[in-house]
Amino acid sequence: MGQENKLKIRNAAVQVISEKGFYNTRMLDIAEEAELAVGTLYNYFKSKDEILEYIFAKEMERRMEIIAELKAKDISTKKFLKEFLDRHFEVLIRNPHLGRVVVREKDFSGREKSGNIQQFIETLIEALEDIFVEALANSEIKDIDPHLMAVFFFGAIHGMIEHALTKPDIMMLKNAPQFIMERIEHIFIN
Amino acid sequence: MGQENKLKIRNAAVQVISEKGFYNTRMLDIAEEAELAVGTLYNYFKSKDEILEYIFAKEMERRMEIIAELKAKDISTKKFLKEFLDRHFEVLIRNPHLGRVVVREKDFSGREKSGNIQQFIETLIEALEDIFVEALANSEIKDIDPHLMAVFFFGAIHGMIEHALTKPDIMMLKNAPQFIMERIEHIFIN
Amino acid sequence: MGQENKLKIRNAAVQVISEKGFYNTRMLDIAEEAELAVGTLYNYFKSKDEILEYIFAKEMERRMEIIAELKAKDISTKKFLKEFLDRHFEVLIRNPHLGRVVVREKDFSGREKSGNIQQFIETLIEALEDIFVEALANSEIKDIDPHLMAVFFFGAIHGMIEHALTKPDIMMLKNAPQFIMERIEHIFIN
Amino acid sequence: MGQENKLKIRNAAVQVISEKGFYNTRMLDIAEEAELAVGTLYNYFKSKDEILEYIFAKEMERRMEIIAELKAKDISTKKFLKEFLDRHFEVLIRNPHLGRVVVREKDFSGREKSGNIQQFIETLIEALEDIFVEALANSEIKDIDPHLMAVFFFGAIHGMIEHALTKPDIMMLKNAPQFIMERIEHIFIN
DNA sequence: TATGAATGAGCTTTCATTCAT
DNA sequence: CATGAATGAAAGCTCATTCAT
Repeated sequence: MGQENKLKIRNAAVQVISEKGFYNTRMLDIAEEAELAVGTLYNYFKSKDEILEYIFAKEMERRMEIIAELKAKDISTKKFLKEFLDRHFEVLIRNPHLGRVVVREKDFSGREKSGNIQQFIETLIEALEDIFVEALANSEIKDIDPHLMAVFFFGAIHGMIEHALTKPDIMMLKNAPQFIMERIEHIFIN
Repeated sequence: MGQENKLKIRNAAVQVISEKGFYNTRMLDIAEEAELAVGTLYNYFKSKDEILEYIFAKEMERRMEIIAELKAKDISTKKFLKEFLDRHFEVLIRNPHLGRVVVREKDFSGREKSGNIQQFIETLIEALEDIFVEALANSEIKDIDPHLMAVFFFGAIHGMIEHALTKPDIMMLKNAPQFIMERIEHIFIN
Repeated sequence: MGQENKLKIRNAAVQVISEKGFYNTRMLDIAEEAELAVGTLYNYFKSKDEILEYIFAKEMERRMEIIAELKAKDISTKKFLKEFLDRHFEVLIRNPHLGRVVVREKDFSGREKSGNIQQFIETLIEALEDIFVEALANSEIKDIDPHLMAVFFFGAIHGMIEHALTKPDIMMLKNAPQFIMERIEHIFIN
Repeated sequence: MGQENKLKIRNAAVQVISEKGFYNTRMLDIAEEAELAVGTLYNYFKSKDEILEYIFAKEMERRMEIIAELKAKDISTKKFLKEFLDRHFEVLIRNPHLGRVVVREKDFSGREKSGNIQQFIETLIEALEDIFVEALANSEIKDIDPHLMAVFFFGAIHGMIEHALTKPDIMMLKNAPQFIMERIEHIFIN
């Protein structure tokens, strides 16, 4: 089944890009890491850019699934946020390479097509904002601009991830969700 | 005076890199923006990488100056942070191109030499941490891990800057320091 | 029957090569046009070059058949030429794609193996020359160098075909044999 | 002066392309023949295609100059044609490589931009046609379709050139203009 | 010091060909 | 025989850097 190779390429790309950065990674590097020929990469992706796009698209998909899943649970906003943060960080602790790629290569501006990548950040921030808006409507949190709040917390989250993965400091990564939740709690009324 | 050209090159680089990203910017692009010949760039910088290094070094220097200046004033931690945030954002509002470069290209990993750039972030976080440590010693703030706190706020600050500059949303940029200060205040005892 | 596929491939190749040129045609293009898999092409042809060789070989064979047939008829040189021109053009009017390939790709110089293709032109010119030589022996035509004559008329014929197919100008293609015959008649004594 | 290199590249390209054909010629081949680096080629031409375009454009320009010059002389059509043929062939005898490129690569169909090359043929045929039209108006020649006539002679001319250069047969090349003129004369009234 | 043409290593991408199924 | 995924050599092109002027 061809999807097996697509997965191998994705994983190899994540590995190599996390180490050398997107622009210092050659298609040959990815191919060697994936134990495939260069040509094979092009049977699954139209271009080098598309590989990065795919990585982000996949991660966005996963996050949206988590969010949909949690929404279905109909839990409190506070619990919602805690769950999401836990799962978000859990993924990164298990795959720090992926984390590094996601936080570092998000500014990719390869010409005009970087749709998925810019959108990855946008969408997550909007999802966070939606949660705050709803919480605000339910008077669960203090009256603070939900958009600013979302951007603020998203920045803090990614900043902590990046910092922890750059050292690397697995301890900080473990403590981060708890720490962030405590900060968030300050905006909750009860 | 030769330093005039060095400044022109730096400004041109900031301008172009903020628009196209470091790796999509050619030396020729910078030269044209600076209205100089390509060869002239090499009279002031040893390499393309070094130009980016210089931009970050210069910004780091400026921030350290602000910090030194504020430390000399011997003001309260709260006031200190407010002043620093105000000045940090003021620079970026006046020069959004510079802001974009600083927040986007910080992950530059050109082989081994990215000393200055990684350090820019590190140093600022450490400076922030120092402030929290001192404030903690003076019982000005609640008992929270100062390192985590510094990373958290630094991430939030840069996240807001990046978001505001990407849209671009000058309004958010103006409101950000006030908003961040309010968040910080929640952790202050008095 | 396997020859059916060989025919399908030939026709597909003629179609695609006439549109994109030999070097801009990929094996995949031919395969898709033939509604076959790429691998299948290699069951009938050793290489891409060989497909072009085959097209030319087939056309040469057809022309030689026509010539043999006409020779058997034992008609006058003038009639011979007229018949040959009529049949030659008739094929091309019915299959302009084939015509385009034959007149355009004749200069194929893929390294050393282009035997058949160079020979296609050579052989036709020689055939034409033979006719003139014979006519000269029979004092049917004026005393003009038969080789120059053959090259001259062959060039004129192919030039008209190419021009008519490039536009395309089916009217010119129809008038061409008659026009060429009238020019040829000038060299006949009677 | 940079134009010197442009000339060196053109000549090298003519040399190599005439030997290997356009598609079998690599930029490196041209560079080596020109004793320049590959990169230098791109300082003078945007692409490989553009080099071929330039070769044709230059030749067209030369032919148009010859035509303009002869028109200024106000000579008879017969003399006009003779002069033009003589000069056209003279160029090719002096530079057979150029001749081979011009007659062989004229069908270049590199995507959509082959403007100059298609036009080279078109323009020359039209120029020839104009001469016949004028001669017809002056009753210098018999009443024959000038367009068909132009295409016919152009094909014959190029066919002879190609044949003579392919062998190569310098004798045929020398005799060709005289031979062609005699054919043309048969259509002249006096 | 300023210039910009020359350089060539290095990159992405293509595609004819192979071969296991 | 048919298939089409895998292969990797090969090509066009870019661009940081050099250096003669």
